[in-house]
Amino acid sequence: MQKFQEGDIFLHFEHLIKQSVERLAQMLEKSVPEKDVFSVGIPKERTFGDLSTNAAMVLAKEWKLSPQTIAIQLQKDLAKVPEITSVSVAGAGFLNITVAQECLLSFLTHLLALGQDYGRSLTGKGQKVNVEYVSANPTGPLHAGHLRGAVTGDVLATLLAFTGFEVTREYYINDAGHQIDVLTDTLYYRYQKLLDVDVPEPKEYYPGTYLMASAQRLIDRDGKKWLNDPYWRPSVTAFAIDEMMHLIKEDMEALGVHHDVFSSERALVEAGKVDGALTFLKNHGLIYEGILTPPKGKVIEDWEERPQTLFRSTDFGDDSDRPLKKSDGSWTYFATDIAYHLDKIHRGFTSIIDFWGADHGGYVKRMAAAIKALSANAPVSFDVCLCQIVRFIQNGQEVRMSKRAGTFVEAKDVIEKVGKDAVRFFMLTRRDDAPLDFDFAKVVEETRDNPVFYVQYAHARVCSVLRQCAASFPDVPAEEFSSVCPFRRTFVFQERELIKTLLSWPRQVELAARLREPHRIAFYLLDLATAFHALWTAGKDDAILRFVHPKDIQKTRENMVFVHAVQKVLSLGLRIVGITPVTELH
RNA sequence: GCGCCCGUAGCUCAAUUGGAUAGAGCGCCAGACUACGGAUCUGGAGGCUAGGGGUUCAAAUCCUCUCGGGCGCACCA
Repeated sequence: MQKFQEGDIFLHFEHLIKQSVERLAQMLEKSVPEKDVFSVGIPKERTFGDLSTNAAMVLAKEWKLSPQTIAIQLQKDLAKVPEITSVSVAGAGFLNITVAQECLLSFLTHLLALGQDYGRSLTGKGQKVNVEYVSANPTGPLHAGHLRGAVTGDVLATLLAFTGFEVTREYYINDAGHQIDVLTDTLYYRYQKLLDVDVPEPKEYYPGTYLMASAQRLIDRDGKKWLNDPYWRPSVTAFAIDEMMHLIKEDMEALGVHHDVFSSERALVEAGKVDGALTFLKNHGLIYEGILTPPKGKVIEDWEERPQTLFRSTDFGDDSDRPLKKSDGSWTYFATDIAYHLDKIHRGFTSIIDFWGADHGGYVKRMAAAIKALSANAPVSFDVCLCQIVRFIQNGQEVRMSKRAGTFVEAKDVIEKVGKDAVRFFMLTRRDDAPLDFDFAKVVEETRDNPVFYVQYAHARVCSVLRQCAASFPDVPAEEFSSVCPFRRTFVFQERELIKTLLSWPRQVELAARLREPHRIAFYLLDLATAFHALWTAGKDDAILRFVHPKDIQKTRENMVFVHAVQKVLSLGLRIVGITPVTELH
């Protein structure tokens, strides 16, 4: 079980430093704080060392001693640790550590042995997490705006699974309500038209051509059956939703996005879950009849002051109580959403993560309030990842997306145009709370400026070296080069930097999962590619650094370890973001 | 009017969640690449982190106010 952690050099040194702190505490007759209050990081300046810790500064307050005093004591003690070459005290009391070369090599050994499990952890302890993403309304295919949430949700789910959580990937189908009626009307209208029945077009309808294709399939399946059947509606609705979900699943398939569970709003309502959830709230005195005041500073034409069924969300941090029933007596979306989230709680999730578009920001507080109310005895953590909008740029112009204007970029078009891998990577090149420009020209460009290309190029280059090596030593099995052997010289700067980048992978994974920031993985891969390209080019200036030495197997063996390690981590990282690593360009 | 998100180099973005002299890419300037695979590499210039105040050994990060931008604000989902 401990084995995954063996690859984490930060954990290892945290442990070493903690031992040192304990020895010092005993000597000074002080106590060590329960929590791990100090941290191990990377020094600001590369020349300072490989790792640094703020332990002395943190303990200074606790022990009422100056940071320098503690730092010097720790320095003396740490200097005796075999994994450490040197320790220095700097700045306000930082300890900078230079790690012994053998130690770095031993971590490379761990890395290579762990392979696709490198960076995996048990942090989540098997806790059940529900990640809900995409959840596009089943009224048409996915559009470009759905891509970002789809990718970040998918990658976050992967990261959580990789860090030891039991993850359920979920899609909520909003298959009830007005829009579904409109969908049904549209499909029925197309159906009648295709069968030459002259009917007026519905007041509201979806103009997309995909519904004509669906209408044709309805005819293929059922013929004229529904033309004169007064009870056509339920069947046509069911058919329409199936059709739309089929389109959406095709789009998600093209993106490489998969869900474990598809939850239906309609099924939820029909199973009486809404009544159940609201009864629960009612029994806790959280529902009342009241009158809402209109928002100030915003004019609402047809405001009608009337009593409504309200949830006391202000008791749980919301700004206003929220209505649960519409004026026609049916449930609001919020009411069914409460039921849906209660259902998630009942399914045993201790953590619920929802991916929403930024335009739903105003909805977060009330949902958080509802979850607090629903899980009062056993709090469930709730996170909303609000994905900011993506602007699609073509020929330097923003592509406006508007259903009404008919300029509606379908997700499928974007994927076909630039490829699944480029879409996925690009969606991760920004924190999700920052808007993102998706420039079609840039995404397919083959330059340093295009992160997808740059990372894939690094991987292709790695593979090229592996091929070169195999060709130079046709009789030597590949494993000979993928295991660490004694290193006869001192690492050069680029090698040390590369190793440090390789060894920070587990930490980056952990951070990305914990902070719900999958973009960190994309940035990490760029860093790793940079470090590799740098070492590769250094081989041009200094022949020693060339990876393959056809006449010197020992030198080759020493250098090829880097190549294998980079290959492992790059391909693993790409796999986690759902991208297929390329082994050669073109 | 209220709430949420944001403001970092000319541009596009990072910054190990409170750490050291705030880092990359593009663009600009100066170099290297006679070939393990070609837009790859090495330098340089460029900053009062929108602005004021506060918290502490330490603030881009936390609190507060101001300015500026985005999103949302009964009965759509």
